[in-house]
Amino acid sequence: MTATEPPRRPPTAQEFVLAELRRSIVTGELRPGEQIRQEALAERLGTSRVPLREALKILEGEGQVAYHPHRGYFVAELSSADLVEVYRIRRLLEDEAVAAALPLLTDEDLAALQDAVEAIEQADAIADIPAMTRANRSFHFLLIDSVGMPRLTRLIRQLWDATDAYRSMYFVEPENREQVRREHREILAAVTARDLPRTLELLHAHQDHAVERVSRVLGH
Amino acid sequence: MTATEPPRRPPTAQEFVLAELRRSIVTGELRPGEQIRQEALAERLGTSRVPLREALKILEGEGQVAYHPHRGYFVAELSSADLVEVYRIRRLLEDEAVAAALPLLTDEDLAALQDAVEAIEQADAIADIPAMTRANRSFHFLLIDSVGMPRLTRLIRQLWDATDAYRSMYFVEPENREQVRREHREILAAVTARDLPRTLELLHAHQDHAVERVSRVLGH
DNA sequence: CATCCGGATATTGTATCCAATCCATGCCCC
DNA sequence: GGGGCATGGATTGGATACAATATCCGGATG
Repeated sequence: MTATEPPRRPPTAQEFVLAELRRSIVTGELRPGEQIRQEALAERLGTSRVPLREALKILEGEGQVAYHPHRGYFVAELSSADLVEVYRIRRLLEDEAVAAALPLLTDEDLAALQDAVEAIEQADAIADIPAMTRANRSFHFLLIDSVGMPRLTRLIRQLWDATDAYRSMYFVEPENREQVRREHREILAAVTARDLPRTLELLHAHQDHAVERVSRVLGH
Repeated sequence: MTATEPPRRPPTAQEFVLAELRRSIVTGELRPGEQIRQEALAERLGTSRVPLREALKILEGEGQVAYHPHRGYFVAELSSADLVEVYRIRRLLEDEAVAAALPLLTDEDLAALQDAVEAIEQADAIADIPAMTRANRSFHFLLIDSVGMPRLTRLIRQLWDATDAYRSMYFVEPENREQVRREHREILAAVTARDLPRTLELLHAHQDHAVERVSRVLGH
């Protein structure tokens, strides 16, 4: 779980809108570079523009959307250079997080990781891209959540969000899913053995492959 | 300068409000933990609540304020553990940025750093805390801006923002200002010599001292 | 033929009003 | 006297109406 306490309260309109926006961006329903038409989108979501705008402001603060005053909000777009930068920063932060987390993982954590790997394989089997994206995230965040550094986790999450749309794109191809699936099994083995150097080595290869694949997507 | 192009257009109300909020948080005018009363604050700023709320949403996305639905916004508060975490992440990111930037610094950059150091000393001389805070930031960001990694710079800026209020507090004491002033001179010398190990060593010491001082402030 | 200048139109930005929720106070009941 | 509950006031959340700004297009002008 990602440090969100379960709100027993009915969600506010703006919470709903924010979740919906995130989903739309991740799935590529709202495409990178696309302008967000407030009135049309608000109507489609069944609210007024006010909650929509406030949700957009959060995403602006997180860098998920670009804002041009008096012109509007645009889904953030990644250049190749941006992509390389995102992964470079991710490596810095995730290495630290994993190194700190590895000795702290409990048996329950390992079991949860095992479950996540199986979820990935199931999603792969039925070619359910969104489920695959979710399970993939879930695996990697389980790995680092236990370190108890909420800000670090938050930053890493922001970086993931920035590339999720592209990740969804390459999950479409079965051979990419197959590779991701295999790599997670290997990472899990290294983690279970508490072998930090090996874990990092595998994670780095995992990331490098992701950069390659996304680069291909970016180059059409 | 932190990559903000000069907007030739009259600022919108919400841009003004956002800048004002940031300033108030940095200077401690709005104190950590304090609830932000929207109506009163909006009136004081001469706008309606709408631009204020949108500005608050950005700060929420950046983690500068905490939001509790139906209860309000509160200026973010740092525990000792948070403080240590922030500096730990900063070190990761800034080391990378400085290492990448050091070989790229131009003579103009070095001159600008020189100017920043002098601005720090002037601010110290007349005990102008906000100016000192600004000059301090300016020095450190000049050091990393030239690396041309906008996302990295952005993340580092967020981390700085999180602790600016506390930094302002310890700048009140002359001996702290004196130490900061001296350390910047030393860092500048190492940077000018393009001596990366020495630069990092000095920066680490600089950060460690900051953690110590802020910890004292936190412990009242 | 290219360029510059309005003005119409679409879209965003802000103010105001009302509804929903929370919190404190005081009452009643146990 | 203490704890639960209703009620009033304060505060936030959301909808609507209006103002400000940008964009697009047609026409005048060099």
